[in-house]
Amino acid sequence: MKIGRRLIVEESLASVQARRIATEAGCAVGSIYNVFEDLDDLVIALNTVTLTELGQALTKAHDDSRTEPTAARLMALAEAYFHFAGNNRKLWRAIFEHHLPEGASAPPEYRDDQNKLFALVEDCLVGDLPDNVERRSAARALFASVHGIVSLALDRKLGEFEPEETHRQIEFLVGCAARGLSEK
Amino acid sequence: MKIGRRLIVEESLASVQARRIATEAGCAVGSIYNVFEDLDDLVIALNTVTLTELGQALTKAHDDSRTEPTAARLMALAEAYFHFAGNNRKLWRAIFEHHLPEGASAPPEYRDDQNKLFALVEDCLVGDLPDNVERRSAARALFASVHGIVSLALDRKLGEFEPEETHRQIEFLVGCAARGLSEK
DNA sequence: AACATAAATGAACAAAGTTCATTTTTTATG
DNA sequence: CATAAAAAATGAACTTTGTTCATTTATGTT
Repeated sequence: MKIGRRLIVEESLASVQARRIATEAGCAVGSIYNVFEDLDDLVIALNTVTLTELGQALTKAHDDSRTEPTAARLMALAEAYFHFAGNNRKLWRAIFEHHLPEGASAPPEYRDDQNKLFALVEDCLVGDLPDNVERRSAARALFASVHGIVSLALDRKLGEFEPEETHRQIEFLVGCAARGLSEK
Repeated sequence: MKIGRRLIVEESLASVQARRIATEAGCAVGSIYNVFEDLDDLVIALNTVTLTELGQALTKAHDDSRTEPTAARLMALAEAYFHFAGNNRKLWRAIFEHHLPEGASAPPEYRDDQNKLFALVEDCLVGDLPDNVERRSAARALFASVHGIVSLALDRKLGEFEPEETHRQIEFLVGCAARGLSEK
């Protein structure tokens, strides 16, 4: 039984339904429940793959920019995030569209992947924010900010989605932040 | 038939189900479909109320800060947003948890409410960014950034939710942005 | 009162998640 | 290889939820 993300890519998270996944995988509905606790569990497994890929993309941007100044590095990460989201829209959307029921929380593996992303931003800030606590906080703030811009843009909550416009917004934000940072 | 947001407030968007709404409103299931196209339509109606309330809270912050410098005004708006989200968690979450199916788009009334929020931020930037296009873009970027921070924080995607920490992140971001803005 | 129109109703259907007794396949043992 | 035990796969059946619509009830008009 091989579970793929085709249904998310070609349709959306809403298409990840027990019977369709089963057909797709060439097995019976019940088999899914032998492997996964429930559909939430399966969706998390699929999203973990995407999260890992996102991590790889950001890691590349992080590594490739290692000799550049902070502002450029932050911009490289933000751009990489935006491009990944834009090129893998449905997959990326699935990550944030999926909500665990009330009490439940994601497995450690999933959280680790998340924290790796933050760590990349943190690393770019080592020179500017020597204090660990402060750096940790700032990195998360920056990550969340860029995420917010990309997220609302792709959801078309900021108007029609225009990559150029979103790019400008990211540049504006990261630019301001970098400038604000250097004169702290 | 009176549809309220009690189910969202006390439980979550997931509890907005045809039969429960009907019981709540003291009517038959079918009656809901005489008033609303479908449940999406009903959810949008409920979210519009919340969006209006959010608009009122931000408008107050905007008006109360009218004599202050840009940085303080942006901070006042961001704080108001954070407080509203924190004090109306389920209602606020419902706004962003709800996704229309593929092609569908929200009614004009809903979009107007959204645009009113952006307009408040834009207004704070009139002095610093005289260019209309640039100002429009920057306002949306800032709004989305603060939204991103609040959103991931309340979703506990940045670690455990600690209001103090989120507050610091907002201060960091808006502080950087304001500083970066003034020396443009 | 008689009729027409509008509103409300809830049984019935469809779609989707989940369960689990049964069947099939695999592995282990003599 | 035969046989039994264990593991994996199966899909019919059940549950829950959105939605429809023929029927009933309420309201307004002449």
